[in-house]
Amino acid sequence: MVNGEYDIEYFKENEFIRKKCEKCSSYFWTRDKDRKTCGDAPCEIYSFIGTPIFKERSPDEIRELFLSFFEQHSHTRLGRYPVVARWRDDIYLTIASIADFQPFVTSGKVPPPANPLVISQPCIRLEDLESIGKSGRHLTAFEMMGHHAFNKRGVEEIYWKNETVKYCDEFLKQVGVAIESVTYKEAPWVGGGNAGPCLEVITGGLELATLVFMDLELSPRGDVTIEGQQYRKMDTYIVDTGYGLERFVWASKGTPTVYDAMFPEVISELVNAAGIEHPLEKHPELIITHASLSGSLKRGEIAKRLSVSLESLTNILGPIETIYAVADHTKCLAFMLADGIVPSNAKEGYLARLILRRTFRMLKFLEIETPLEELVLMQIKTLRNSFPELETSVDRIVEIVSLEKRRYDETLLKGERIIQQLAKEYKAKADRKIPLERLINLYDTHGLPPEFVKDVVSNITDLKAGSGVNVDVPENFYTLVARMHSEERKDDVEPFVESMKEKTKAIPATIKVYYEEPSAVDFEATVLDVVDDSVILDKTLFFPEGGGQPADTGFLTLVTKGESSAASVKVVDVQEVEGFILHKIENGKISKGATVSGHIDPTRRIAHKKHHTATHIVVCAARKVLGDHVWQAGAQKGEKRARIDIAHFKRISDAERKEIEMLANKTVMENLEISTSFMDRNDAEQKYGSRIYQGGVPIGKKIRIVRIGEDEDVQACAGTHLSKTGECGPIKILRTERIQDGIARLEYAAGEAAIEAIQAQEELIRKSAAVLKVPPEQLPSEVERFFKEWKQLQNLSERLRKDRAELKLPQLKGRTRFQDEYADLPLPTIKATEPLKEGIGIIIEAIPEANEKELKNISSQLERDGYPNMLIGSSYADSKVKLISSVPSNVSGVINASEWAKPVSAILGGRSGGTATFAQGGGNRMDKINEAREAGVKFIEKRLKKKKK
RNA sequence: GGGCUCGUAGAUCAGUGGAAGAUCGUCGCCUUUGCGAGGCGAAGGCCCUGGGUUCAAAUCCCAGCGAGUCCA
Repeated sequence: MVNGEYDIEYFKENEFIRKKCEKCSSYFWTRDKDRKTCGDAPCEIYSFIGTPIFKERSPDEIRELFLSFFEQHSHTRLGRYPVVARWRDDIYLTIASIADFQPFVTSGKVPPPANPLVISQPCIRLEDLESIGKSGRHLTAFEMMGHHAFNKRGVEEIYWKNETVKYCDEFLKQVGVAIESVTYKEAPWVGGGNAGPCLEVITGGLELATLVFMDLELSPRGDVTIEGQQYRKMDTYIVDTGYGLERFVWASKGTPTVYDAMFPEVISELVNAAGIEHPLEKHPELIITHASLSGSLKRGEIAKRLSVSLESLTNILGPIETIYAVADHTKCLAFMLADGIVPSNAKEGYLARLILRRTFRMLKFLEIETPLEELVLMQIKTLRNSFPELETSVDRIVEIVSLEKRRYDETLLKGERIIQQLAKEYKAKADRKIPLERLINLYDTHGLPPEFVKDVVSNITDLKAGSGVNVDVPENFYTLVARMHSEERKDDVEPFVESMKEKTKAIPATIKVYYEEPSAVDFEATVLDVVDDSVILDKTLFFPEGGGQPADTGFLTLVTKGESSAASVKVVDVQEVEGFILHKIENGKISKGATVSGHIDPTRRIAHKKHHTATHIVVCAARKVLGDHVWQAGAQKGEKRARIDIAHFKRISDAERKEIEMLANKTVMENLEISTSFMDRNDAEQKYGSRIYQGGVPIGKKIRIVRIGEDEDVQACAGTHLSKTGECGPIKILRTERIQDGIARLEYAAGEAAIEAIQAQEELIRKSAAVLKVPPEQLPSEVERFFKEWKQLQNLSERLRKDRAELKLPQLKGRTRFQDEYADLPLPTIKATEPLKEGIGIIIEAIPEANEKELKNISSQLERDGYPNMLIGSSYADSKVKLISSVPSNVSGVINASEWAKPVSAILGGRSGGTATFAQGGGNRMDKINEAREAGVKFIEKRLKKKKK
């Protein structure tokens, strides 16, 4: 970091001294001449536990204090953003207040909604999941209060370090912090490709705020080195502050943990439900000492100081720590679910499920029977003053949580069976230990945590005492799992975009005429540049692929003076890169500077328009039918059909599908106005909220807003649309599908394509009905009858074949060969109960039109009666020959069924296999059946002769 | 977005290329005053769908549909 970064005017004016911490060697600023350490944990212990730093205040009071303080200092107050970061494609959750303004505001592409601004942003971080409840200060859901100033060198410079520190100092004073005790610790900040100097604001051992001065960005040519990476100064430099709301509340109450300060009601409820006593009441001095030291020492060391064993300390703390974690998680879930996350096995939904399942596990550990949804509701009640919006989704939250509980129970039940099976398997093995590899596999593929496996295995009672199977769970189990997965990652860079940037520096962005003249199909333009086989024009009607809408196709025709029959080239693809529209052409060349006339395929365009508008209508209908959490997770439009993926926690039922279809068509019939306009991004966000980003987040200050009716549906959308919903024509939902847990897909057709789809479906029914010779309305019952009868006939045919086999037996027994030789065979043993019967010989016969089952049946009965036999069946239907040979075990030493079948199958053009007593084979040479039979006879002849000698 | 696992009787699952199985449940008969339990027997399978490989596929390969799970 560059020297002098922290030489801040305000520090000098107020006689701050820069010192080096005796313990951690980091530099810090203080008013206190005698201070020796930076004041942060672990260099200092929490001094506020039991003795609050300032007057007790509720979360609401702290929040209001902060927001109004900065409002008074000319900041604009902003409402919170959702905890699910829909406007970001790099993170799922809002992890900091600055995340609200990334990437477009921080990069300077979009002006901030206000400047400077102040916000209290609920955030969710899941990185320190393991520490939640244990550390006393970690939370998954917390509020980051921040004031931000976005500066642009030479353009708009609001304020920088000096004012930021001043504001901080003043705010702390106002809250009632003893200002001499505050230290400002220098702590360079790095994150997400940016960096900058940073001050941590600490008092009483607790970090209350972080003041980040973001002015560096990652750059290979940068001249600043931080942690081995090169950074350079940005044109924009940003004040990014984070004041921990919960930290202030905690400091004001002086409770042992931040959880006690934030969730007293929920915790006491949980303590009661678990039937335990809060250890604060049972062991007050122990808890308070532990809490004070928890920021600075490891648990083992604390135990030593308290002169108790680590084990008993852990036993005392274990239950309450779990309760803390549950209290935290319920708040996290309240925000996640209320803001519309649907639990799933992928994306942000997975994070919600992760928290849900952790909480279920913890509740089970605590033996708390209260359903989780009730706890979440309780949490929402405590939050409703500050966040009334949470209450609007309680019904959905209750449904989702109880549904998830059911799913979780099912997974565990299934898991238990798998584990028991596994235990049985390993019981038989030598070392009776389930290897790590299997444990990882169980977790990975079945979601069974190793602790659970251990639990189940040790609870198996039917294993004899002492013969149990061992399960060793390594400490770093989850790290091992994570490592296994991290190797699969891959990086994708877009060198194409970079090179485009270089090439197009000199030319202006393409004018998008398709917005101004939505129904035009012909235009004239000048070729500004040609990149590879793509043409850049000064203006165009060609709509580029985007937002799930495919590109227009058509022609570009060279306009040569005085000539009308000029050459045309096909436009096969259109893409937009950084504001330039690239027309990919085929079969021809166009050179820079030429004038061309363009013509787009109107049928294709109109079909796209219909499907695109239909998409908005369907999403809107789906939201009305299924709930407000419905969020577009992807879309694809085409000429014949379109589809959207939406977040929803259940499969869409037939009834729901019909309702959505009906509602969508009603919207069409109402023939609502569709208006499109470019709006200031911030205005649009303020007016409509982040729901406008259903189809993704566009770049730029102005965004195109598409509205249906009186704000029936409002979306930021760059696609081409109809002007009235009626033009859409009928909308037919073709099918619904659950593409993954938590995401449902709707496929539909609009306009002519819908009619075609309906006709195609009609055709299917008509054809099917014609085959059965029934009217369509009788189709279901008729098909059912046919299927039933078919099953009955199948059974009947099976029985008949068995009967036929019985009948065949005497006939075949009358056609034995080699009786004499057979009788002469020096057979080793024949079962005493079954003496060699008279007239027994070898049977080699072809049975036309006998299938495999039948042959096997006959053959096995002959074998049972002592006849070595070979039967050759054939089927004219698929012109294949099947061969079965069975030999009683007492003669199989002489006549090996498998060897016998081999040459015969070879003649039939196939191969065979089997055992000495039973073999099967076959081929496709039906014409050689007789020859094959002769070969079978010859084989026996040879065998018997050989044996006689 | 990527990985892994699984689709077989009403349920839970065996079956890794040569004849579709077990346990529970269902039904019938026997036993019992009745219930419970027991004994004997039976019914119940497009082995998810469609292609492919093979003489032969529940089994191997490919695609699809459905379910589950882990990671980013």
